[in-house]
Amino acid sequence: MHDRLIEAAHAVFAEEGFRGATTRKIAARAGVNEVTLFRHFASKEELVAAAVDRQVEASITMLERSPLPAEPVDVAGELRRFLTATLFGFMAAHQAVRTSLGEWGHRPVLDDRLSGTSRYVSNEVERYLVAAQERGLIRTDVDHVVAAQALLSAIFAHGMLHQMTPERFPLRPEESVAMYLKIMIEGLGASKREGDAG
Amino acid sequence: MHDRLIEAAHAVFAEEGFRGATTRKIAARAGVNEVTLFRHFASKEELVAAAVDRQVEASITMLERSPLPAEPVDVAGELRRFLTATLFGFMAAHQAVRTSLGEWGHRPVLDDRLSGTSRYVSNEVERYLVAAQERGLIRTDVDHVVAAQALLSAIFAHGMLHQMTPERFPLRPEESVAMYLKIMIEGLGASKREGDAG
DNA sequence: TACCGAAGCAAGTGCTTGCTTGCAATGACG
DNA sequence: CGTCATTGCAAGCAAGCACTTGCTTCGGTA
Repeated sequence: MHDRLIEAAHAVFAEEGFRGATTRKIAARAGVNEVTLFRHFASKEELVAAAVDRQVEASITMLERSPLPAEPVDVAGELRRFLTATLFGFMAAHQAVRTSLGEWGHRPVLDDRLSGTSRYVSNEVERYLVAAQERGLIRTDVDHVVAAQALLSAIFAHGMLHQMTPERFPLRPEESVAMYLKIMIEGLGASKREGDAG
Repeated sequence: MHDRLIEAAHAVFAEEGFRGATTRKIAARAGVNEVTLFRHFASKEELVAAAVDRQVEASITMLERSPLPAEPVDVAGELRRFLTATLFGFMAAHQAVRTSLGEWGHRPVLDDRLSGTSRYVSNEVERYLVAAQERGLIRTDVDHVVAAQALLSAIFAHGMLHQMTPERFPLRPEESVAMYLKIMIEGLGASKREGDAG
């Protein structure tokens, strides 16, 4: 029951936001009487907070299964695997992510929880880029925070927008990640590069 | 009065979303009696739609002042100017953008209007990149839609997130744009590149 | 002065919201 | 069999919501 309510709360919150996630809708989705909801959670806010917590934990657990290595070796390959997993996570939760962004700042209790996944991902990528710079695998005259931001922006935007404007995302997710990485590792410039056709 | 209401509606909608933007709040923000609101607009939805329209028109007008040229010459410089203007626009409207994303799909009447600005920006960059490819200024083995997406993702994410997690955005906006462009035009890779220190 | 459109004000309608209360039904466990 | 915790159900409460109605007030124009 507890779990059914949390899952229902997460689903409805993702679709409709905090205000739109009425206790009646959540109870109905859980197949439970509305009163039962209040017997398990003191308030709607407490229930939604629990739902967000559960979701963040789940997605971080998921990401930890394809982690970035402590010592970078194959930068392109390792980033590709990690960012692909991240993208799939984002795409699965795109509605929840968009809703959360729209609600960020409204309910301070939720703000910290909501940013949990993105904090984890950013930290991982930043740490990895620093290690790659120390090993001389990537250029050192670009701040690692900015570089991480550039990489993750593409994943983030793709995950959030692919359903809203599919025509802007012609490739499959894995292909997209590969292309974003190609752009950001090799660069878009055509001039003075070996192995170019043009 | 009409204008005051539209401005108030936009402000409240950006802060609180459609559900949160109550007619009482909008009227109060406009310094007007609630009844007056309904004398000017048949419904709350009509008012918010008008407010969104006005906002989209304004931001496109703004962007048209620093357009991407029809014929690319200095790709880095021209993109930098355009994307900087775009970023400032995004940053100014970051709350409205986040709210709109969260609400996208809820009120079909608003969906098309809401995506107006991003549609304009994407089209511009895609057109420009095609022209740059035709002129041999950038590599041709990367799809222009994907490349445009990569470039705009950084701007988009920066504009949306800079206030939520400022520690991830250590540079000033213009500097950030320059760095994102440096990464995406030159690449992050350290190997086999002339002019590198490392 | 007479008039008219735009605005304010007070009140209210019907609906939804989060949350509560009281009581009956169920089922597991001693 | 008795007990006790869990759930359902019916009803309701106070507050907030979009929107309406009826009437007054006021400034500009004829």
